[in-house]
Amino acid sequence: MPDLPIDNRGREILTAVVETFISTGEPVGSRTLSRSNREGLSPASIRNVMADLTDAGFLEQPHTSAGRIPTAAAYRYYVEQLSGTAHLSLTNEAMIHDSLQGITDVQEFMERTSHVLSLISHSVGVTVATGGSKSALEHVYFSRLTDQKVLAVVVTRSGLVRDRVLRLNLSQDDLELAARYINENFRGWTMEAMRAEIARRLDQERSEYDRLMNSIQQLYAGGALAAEGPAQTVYVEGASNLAASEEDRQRLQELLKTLEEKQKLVSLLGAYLDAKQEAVRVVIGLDEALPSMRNFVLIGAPARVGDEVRGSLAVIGPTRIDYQHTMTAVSYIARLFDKLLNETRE
Amino acid sequence: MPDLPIDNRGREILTAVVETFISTGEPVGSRTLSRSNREGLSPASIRNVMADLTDAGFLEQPHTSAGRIPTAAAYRYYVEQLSGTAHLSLTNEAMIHDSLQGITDVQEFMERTSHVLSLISHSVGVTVATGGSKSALEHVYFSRLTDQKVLAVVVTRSGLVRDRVLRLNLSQDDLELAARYINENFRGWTMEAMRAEIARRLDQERSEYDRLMNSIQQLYAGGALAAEGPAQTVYVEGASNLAASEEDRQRLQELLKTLEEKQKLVSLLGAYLDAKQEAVRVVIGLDEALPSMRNFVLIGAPARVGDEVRGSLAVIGPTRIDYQHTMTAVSYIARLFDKLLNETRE
DNA sequence: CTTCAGCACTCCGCCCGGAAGAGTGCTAAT
DNA sequence: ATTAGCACTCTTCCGGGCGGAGTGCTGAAG
Repeated sequence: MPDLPIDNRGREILTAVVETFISTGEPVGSRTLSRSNREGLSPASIRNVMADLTDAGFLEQPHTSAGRIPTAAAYRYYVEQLSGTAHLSLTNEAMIHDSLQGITDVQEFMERTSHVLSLISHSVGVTVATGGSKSALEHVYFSRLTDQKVLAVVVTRSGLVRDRVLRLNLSQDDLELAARYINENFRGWTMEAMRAEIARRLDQERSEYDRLMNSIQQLYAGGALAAEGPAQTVYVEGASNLAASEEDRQRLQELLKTLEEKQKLVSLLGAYLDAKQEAVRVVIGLDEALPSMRNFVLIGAPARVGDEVRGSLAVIGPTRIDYQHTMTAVSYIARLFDKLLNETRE
Repeated sequence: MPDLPIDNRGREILTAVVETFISTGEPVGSRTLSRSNREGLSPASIRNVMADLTDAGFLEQPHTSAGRIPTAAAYRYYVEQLSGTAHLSLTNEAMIHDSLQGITDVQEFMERTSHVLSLISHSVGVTVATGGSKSALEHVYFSRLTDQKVLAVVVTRSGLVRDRVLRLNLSQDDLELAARYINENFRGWTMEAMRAEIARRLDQERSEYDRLMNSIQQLYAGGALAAEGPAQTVYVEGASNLAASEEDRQRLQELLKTLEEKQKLVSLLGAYLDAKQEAVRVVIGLDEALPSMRNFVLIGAPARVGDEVRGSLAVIGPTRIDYQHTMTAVSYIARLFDKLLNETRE
C-alpha cells in the first residue's frame, strides 16, 4: 500500500478511529477523538480530517448525524502499519503451553490449537490438518475383515496413522504378501514417490497373471496407499463466541451454518494461506469468498514442519477483533508447531 | 405413569394443546382449540378443562390473559401416549440411506449420523463413538519415532484402528519382539482379556531381567494396549439450527457453549442412554443435569452391534420438537447401525 | 493559511399514552 | 353439564414528542 492520500495527521486520526471503534463498537465522533488525542486538536479540526478520510473511502457514516466507522480499507491500512513486534501476554503464553505441551501428533495439536485460539481471540478458532504426502512410509498393514472388506493401515515415519476400509475381496495370504512386498521395497520412500513408482511398475509389468501384482493393483486402485487423500481434518472451536457479536439473528445463523460446512472452510484457508507465505496473513473482507462472512476477518498462518505444510491455523473473528493480540498468538503457535513436531521426526 | 388425574376429555385436550403449541409456538387459547376440536366443544367448556389441567401441573400461563403452554410434565405425558408405530417419511428415509450407505466403520457412521440427525430434526445431532473393549485383537504394531517416542498402533478385528504416541525409549528390536510376542499370543483375544492376562503375567513372572517382559511392561504402562481409553469421539452437528430458536441471546450463547464441552455431552448421553434400555429414550427437562439446557430435550438411543454398545446417538432439540418424527428417525438409525456394522465383523 | 468557536440542522433512540386484541374467569341461562 | 355473555387483565403495537449526539459550515483569530 504505497502513497495513500493520507498525511501524517490523517494516519494518526485514522488509527485512533479504528482503535476506538474496535474497543467500543460505537461510531466514533469528533468530540471523543479530541478528548483522547494527545495533541489536543479541537473537534472542528478533526471533523475536517474525518471528512477527507470519508471521501477517500476509509470511513463511513451509518447516517448523517452519527459518528464514523472504519471501512474494510481502513482496517487493511491499520493492520498494515501495526508494528510486527508485540509480545504475548503472560497468561496467554501460559495457556498455550498448558494446552500444547507434549503434543506429538498433528491431529491432536490441531484440535487443541483451535480451542486455544478461540479462547485467546474470543472468537472462532479454525485449524486444518492436511496429511502430508511428503512424509516417508514406515509400514503398511492389510487385514481381511469379511468377504467383501479389507482394512488397510498406513503408518508414516512422522507418526501419522491412516486407516481405511476397502471393498475388496482378497485372501489373507494375498494381503500379507502384498504388505510384505511394499514394506520391503518402499520403506522410507515418500508416499508420493511410492505411489508413483508402484503405478509405474503396475503399468509396465502388465503381468496380469502375477498374483502379487494383481493384489497390489486392487489395493492401489482402492486407495489403500493414499496417506493424504481426503484426510483433511477440520477443527472448529468457539462458535459460541459468535453469539455475543452484534450480528442479527439471521446473520448469526448463516454464520454458524457456514462454520459447519467444513469443506468451505478448507478451501477458504487454502485460498488465502498459501505455502509460500511465511508469516501471519490477515484477510479483511471475507464476504468476497463467503457472503455470510460479511464483517468478519481471517487471521491465519500455514502450519509447517520444516518446509512441509501440514495444515493451517486461523482465527475467524469480527472486524472488531484485537488484531495485534491475535496475530501474535497465531504466529507464536505456528512457530511452536514447527518446533514441537520437529522433535517427533528423526 | 398410571392413573393420572386426567379423564378422557382431559387427555384429548392436553394432547391438542401440546400439538398446537409445538406447531405454532404461541400460547394456545380456548378459542383456537374449540375451532380445531372435532367434537365442537365451546371455548367456555374447554376453559374449564384447561383450568383443571393447570391445577394438575400440566399447563401454565405466561401471564393472566394469555393462553396456556405445556409444562415438562405435559410433554412427558404426551410422549408416553404416542403410538410407537410411525413411519419415516420417504425423503428422510432416502436421506438416511444416501448418507450412510456403505459405511463400515463406527467413526464414520457416527460422523454422518450426527449430520443426518440434525437435518431430519432441524436441531442438533449428537453422536458418541465409544471404543468397544470387547472387540477382538487383530494386530499390534510398534515403531520407534525418536529417542523418546514410540508409536503404537492397535488394530481390532472389527476394523477399529487406534494409534498413539508414547514417551518411551525402546529400541526398534525390542519393539518388534514385543509386537511379535503379543500378536502370536493374543490374536483374537478381546482387548479386555488380553490386558488382564498381560497384567497377570507381568505380575506373576516378575522376571525384571527378562528383556522382553520389561519392554512389554513399559508399553503396557504407557497405555499402548488400550483400545478404548479416552477414545470417545463426539460429533455435534447442526448447532446453527439453534439460532432459529426463540431463546434469547444470552441463553443461546450458553447453549452453544455447552455443546462445545464434549465431555459434558458424553456424560449426559451416558447417564440417560444406558445399555439395558433397548429403545429410544426421551428425556424431558434436561436442565436438571445441565442448567443451560432449559427448554431442551434429548431423544436418543444406544448404538449397539449385537449386544455390545458401541456408542450413542441422539438429538438435542427444543421441547417444541416433532417428537414422533425424531423418535422414529433415531430408532431407525439405531437399527441400521446394528445392521450395517454387523456385516463388517466375521 | 490553519485552527477553532459557534450555530443551525439532522437523525436516531427513548419514553409515554392510548387503543386494539387476545384470553381469562365468573355468572347466569339453557 | 354446557355455553353465551360480560367485565377484567395484560401484552403488543403505534404515533408523537423530546433529548442527545454529531455533523457541516461560517466567520473570526492566531
